[in-house]
Amino acid sequence: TEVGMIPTELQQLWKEVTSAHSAEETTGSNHSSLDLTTTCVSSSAPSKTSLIMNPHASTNGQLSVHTPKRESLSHEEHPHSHPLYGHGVCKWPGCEAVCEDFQSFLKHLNSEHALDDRSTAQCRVQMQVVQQLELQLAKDKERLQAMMTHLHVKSTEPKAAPQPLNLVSSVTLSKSASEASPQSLPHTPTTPTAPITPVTQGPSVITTTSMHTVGPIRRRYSDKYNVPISSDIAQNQEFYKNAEVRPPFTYASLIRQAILESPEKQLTLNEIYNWFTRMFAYFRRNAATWKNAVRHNLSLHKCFVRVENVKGAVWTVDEVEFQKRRPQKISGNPSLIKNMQSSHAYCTPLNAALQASMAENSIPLYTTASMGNPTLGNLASAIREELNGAMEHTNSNESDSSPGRSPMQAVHPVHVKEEPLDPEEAEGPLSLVTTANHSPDFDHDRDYEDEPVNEDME
DNA sequence: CTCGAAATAAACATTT
DNA sequence: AAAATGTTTATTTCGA
Repeated sequence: TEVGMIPTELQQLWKEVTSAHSAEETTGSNHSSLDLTTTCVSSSAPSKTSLIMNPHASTNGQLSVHTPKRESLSHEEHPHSHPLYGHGVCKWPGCEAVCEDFQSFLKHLNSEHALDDRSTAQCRVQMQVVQQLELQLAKDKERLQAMMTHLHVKSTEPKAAPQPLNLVSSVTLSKSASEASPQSLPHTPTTPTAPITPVTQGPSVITTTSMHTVGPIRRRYSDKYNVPISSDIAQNQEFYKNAEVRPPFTYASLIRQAILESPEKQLTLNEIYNWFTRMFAYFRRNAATWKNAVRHNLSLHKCFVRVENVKGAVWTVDEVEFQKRRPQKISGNPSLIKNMQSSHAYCTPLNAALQASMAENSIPLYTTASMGNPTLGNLASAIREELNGAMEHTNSNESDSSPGRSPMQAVHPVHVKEEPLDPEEAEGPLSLVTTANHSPDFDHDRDYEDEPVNEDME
């Protein structure tokens, strides 16, 4: 199997990464996505990112923010500032193992995150996470620029720009960024650069979804290109919430999740719609399409039961029925797991598989973020387990079908009260800031109506 | 290549 | 009457 060759492949990746780096530094090239990363990460520093409000320069994310040079050349010189180590814990995505001192951290790093299939996969995932974020950031910056232009703000006004910029970037990247490409740069394997992934030109990966056919396109979770990623559950939530990436779940799974997350385990059609738009940026477009799909799924699958209610009807889930059809189809997600081991997409689907399996098991896919993060540790380990399991018996059909497992209700009384909202408002990027800042106090149901797809050509 | 699952479309029925 | 909800059927795509 190709799994075996991963390590080699990884090294190759490093190679590409490094070379890309040098290339960029010498040519001062632009569209290098790395630029962005670096930039945002360091933007918090007082130094300064002269945000050029140049109408031309914007289109592609290459904000001319340039940090003069990459000083801090490596953690080697600063033994205690390893990018993957901070606040006494391992910053490896999804890890968070506690390491009292740097030594134990190194030990941990070498034992837990050695060059193996899993680490490789996680690494790729991280790369893609960064890419996605970069794209998102680029978009938002453009948007900001347009806003400022519109409001006649002087381009070079360092004041106005930095503010929102930092806000956004810090919020967005806070997690992944710090894990991915910390201040120290070069030869840090983690620093992603050029598209190392299957796809060739950088944005392409993302482009697939955000550029052309925005909104629901005929591609399912198996999609090898716009697969999302992130090895951290909490991170996923934010990720899907803000990136127009199709979630790796079927409509049925999503609907079920929406319903199960509700306090009463039941939702009206409209509430389901709202959940979709609230949780996934991807479903803020082409509403007619996916809503139709939702309705279609509701009445097609026996697992969804309509219950007449005083005021209309609500939908509920028949777990038995749901689990029933799981076996043949995704018992342990054979398909996804398969992917993971077969194609170059390797790690991405893996993550998808992980999530899918978790989702199908009632594990609140997204709770950590909305509720502090008490269970983060557990989840992290859970993830690792899942990962290991998936990797090992890549097919054992032990279908853990333990239906009612982990009640987990109380996630957050999604109290959805039909509140008329302004379609205009609430656009992706903004919600990003919002959701991140104003905690669990959920934004009521935003009604991201499908504004005629335009947003593309960016 | 065939087959089934899932996505997407769309016609049509029913309820609000 | 219009919009929202539900049902169904058909077609397409993709992975097994």
